[in-house]
Amino acid sequence: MSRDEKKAESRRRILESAREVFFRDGFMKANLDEVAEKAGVAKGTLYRYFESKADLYVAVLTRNHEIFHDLIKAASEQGDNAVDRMRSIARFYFAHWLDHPDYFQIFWAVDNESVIGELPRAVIDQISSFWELNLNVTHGVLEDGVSSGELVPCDTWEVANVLWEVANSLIESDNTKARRQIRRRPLEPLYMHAIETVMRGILVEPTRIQLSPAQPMRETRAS
Amino acid sequence: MSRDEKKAESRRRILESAREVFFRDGFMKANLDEVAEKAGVAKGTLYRYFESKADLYVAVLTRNHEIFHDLIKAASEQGDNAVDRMRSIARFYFAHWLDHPDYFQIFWAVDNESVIGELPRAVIDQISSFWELNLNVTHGVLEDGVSSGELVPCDTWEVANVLWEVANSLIESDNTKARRQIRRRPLEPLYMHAIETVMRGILVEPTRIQLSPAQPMRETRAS
Amino acid sequence: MSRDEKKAESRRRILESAREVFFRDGFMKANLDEVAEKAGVAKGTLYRYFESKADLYVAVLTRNHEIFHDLIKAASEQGDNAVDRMRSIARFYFAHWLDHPDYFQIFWAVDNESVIGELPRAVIDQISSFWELNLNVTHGVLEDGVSSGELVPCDTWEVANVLWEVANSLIESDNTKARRQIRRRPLEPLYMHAIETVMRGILVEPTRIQLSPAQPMRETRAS
Amino acid sequence: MSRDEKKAESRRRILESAREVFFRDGFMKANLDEVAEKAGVAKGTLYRYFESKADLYVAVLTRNHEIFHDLIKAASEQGDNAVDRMRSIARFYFAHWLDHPDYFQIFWAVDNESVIGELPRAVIDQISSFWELNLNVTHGVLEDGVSSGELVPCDTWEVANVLWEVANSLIESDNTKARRQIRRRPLEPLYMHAIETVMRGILVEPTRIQLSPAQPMRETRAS
DNA sequence: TATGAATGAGGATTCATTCAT
DNA sequence: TATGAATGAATCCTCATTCAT
Repeated sequence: MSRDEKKAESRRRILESAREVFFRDGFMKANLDEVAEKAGVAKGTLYRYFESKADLYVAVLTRNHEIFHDLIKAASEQGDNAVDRMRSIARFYFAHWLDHPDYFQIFWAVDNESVIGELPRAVIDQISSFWELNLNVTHGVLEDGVSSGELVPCDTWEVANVLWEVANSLIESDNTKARRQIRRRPLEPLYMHAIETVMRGILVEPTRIQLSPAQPMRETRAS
Repeated sequence: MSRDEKKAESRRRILESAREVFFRDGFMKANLDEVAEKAGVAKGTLYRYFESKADLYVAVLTRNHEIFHDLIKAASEQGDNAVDRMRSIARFYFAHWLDHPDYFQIFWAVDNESVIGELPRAVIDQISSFWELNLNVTHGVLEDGVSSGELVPCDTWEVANVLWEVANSLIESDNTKARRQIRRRPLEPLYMHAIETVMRGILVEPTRIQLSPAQPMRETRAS
Repeated sequence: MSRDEKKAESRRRILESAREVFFRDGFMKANLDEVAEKAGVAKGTLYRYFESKADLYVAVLTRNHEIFHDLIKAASEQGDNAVDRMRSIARFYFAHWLDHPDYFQIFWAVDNESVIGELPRAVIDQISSFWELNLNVTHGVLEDGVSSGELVPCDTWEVANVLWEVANSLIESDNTKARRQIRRRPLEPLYMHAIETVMRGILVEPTRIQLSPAQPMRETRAS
Repeated sequence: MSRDEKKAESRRRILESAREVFFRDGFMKANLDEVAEKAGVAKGTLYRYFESKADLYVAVLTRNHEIFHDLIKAASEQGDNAVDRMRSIARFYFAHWLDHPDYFQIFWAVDNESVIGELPRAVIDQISSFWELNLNVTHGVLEDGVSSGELVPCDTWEVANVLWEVANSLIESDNTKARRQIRRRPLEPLYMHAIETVMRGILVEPTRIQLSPAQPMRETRAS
């Protein structure tokens, strides 16, 4: 392996273990000793690749956002009408969460962590620009739907926001309850029906979407 | 002032300053030195009232939850039909947030903080029971609406969940953006329209609710 | 109950609970909150009776020493010759330990605790004077034995010291092992034979004392 | 100096200063700030070498026990008969105490300190195993003496215990008195005669050992 | 470039003692 | 006289960051 390859490999392994640890413990509680150990490098080496704990955190976040964006973009193009394209986005998003729950964990964490105040302005802007990119995708789908007469004229930015917030907060909430071992409703139907409900609210012909009937409270317990 | 009054006063002031500090810094970063100083008591005094940092945190959370619940309950009874009662809840909730934004901050914080893992089981159960109480109120309104034929038959627990998640996540998200000084859309219309959109999605006669037309992007900057 | 009686009662109860706590935890670790609680008085009340933690500790020690001395003195007078009188002392001492192990604990503790450096000179002198009083009793018995020709001429002060040290260290050592749950030999025969062995060493006619033969190692486990 | 040498040097210096401080103040009162300062390292450095205050304490104890055992073992092999070999052990033990009084201090301290309850079981077992090793040496000498007909048949384990306790408690007691500046008898003759007295008590021909006559009370004052 | 030993500021918690009621 | 709330110094331990090797 060449020197450059070795360096890239080290960087990759550091990011990988940082993701694990930040995911599990959050920014404040995460311990760089453990990150270094998991990555198989010395603690000092971390500082050759990242300027500080915050910098490393941001790098992890950035990588996640990039992965997300590409995925969402692709999903948004599958389907012949707004409702189907939105379902596609929702399904991909959900599937990705199932595969990589920790990506999401960190993804949200940044909103709540108290580090924020200490991150450089540029970093914050970068993070929020990622959010906006994703929002743009959803917005585009809605806008197309309104243009084609499938959706009622409405504030598509607002609805895009609502859809994002619903999706994220349902998953996040389920996540939290699982971690805390609190009883909770099965996530997948809850999540998909939430999207359907909102979409039904802006359809010109709401009857196109049949909402599911009341279900008995099938609870789920954390594994 | 009698001794007992002084004691109650001390406790109140400690809770008050703890709320401020936990709100601003989160559990991990919050510094008990500062809490004591703001409360005008000695550091050791904190430990006469609360067994530990975590215990103090829980006390703050509990107080907030109690306040919330009473408010929501009252609001849910104002209005003649499900849509109006839901609007009432939403409005009260929003108004309360305007008055006491820090209450909400902490309210949500518990979902993300890494303390959770270290809190005793009983405390976690207590906190989630508060959430369930609030959810029950919303669920009751929806159930009434379905019974009266105003709403389509649907899984009212799911919809109640969705409404809660939407409301909370919009406010929380706005909050976060404000703190980070990220440009954002005006919260109030976004928030109310989100509720309307979801309600419209389960109305037997969707046309009863007119969604707002597209708005130019009036941005807001954090004060 | 008169006011004076009440005061005496309080003092007694404080000393009692202090003894328990100091016994169990040692001076440094002992907690005056617990002492007050066990005594059924307020923490501040302790300071009406004793000037400081150290002062209270000394009061407990003093009371124990007094009790010991009276006992030893009486025991030393039972028996017709030096060997029997010494056996009597040893037996009483041992019996008293069985009844009041915590008295002994504190009794010895003062030799090892790190408080010493902080106790006032007068207090230290007082404590050591108690030891000397006890030593005097033993010495008196030996001196009588030498005078009567029962014991060989020897340095009776030295032998008295040795006897005391043997007795105390065997009991203390057993005590420690019990607390630590370390296997140990049965104390009583070990203790009595030790006294016999030393006495045999200064007898004019050593054959008067038959030493016990080797015993199988009957171990004892802490209860 | 290489990095490894420096590391060893740091460890050595920490142990050294820890010994001093633990000796002087006991476990509870000992202050790690001072240990670090005396060792010329930062406070945090202590924790690179030892996991906790207790761990450091145990390390000091362990090192002392090792040193003792090797010494005692060697001494027990010098001499042609049981009495002489026992004198050899006693003399070496005493000499070592003169050279390294603080080793002994800590050596005994562990029996009285209240830390014990908090030390892990394995550590306690290790510490007591050291005691047993030393006891074995003494026992071996006595057993040889009985076999050769030099000593009367007796419970050699008991006598070994007594000899150890006598030796230790005399030294410890002298130590304590010195620290407290209490007048005391010269230790060396007291100590050696105590051993002689006990040995005389188990000799087949007691007259082989002449006990010293009464001495005027030559007192010693702490330096 | 990588290492890992050293750093030292920072923070939670304890508890003997004081003093206003 | 008794109380018990308040105090705040004391201290163990953590961990992000630095820098000599």
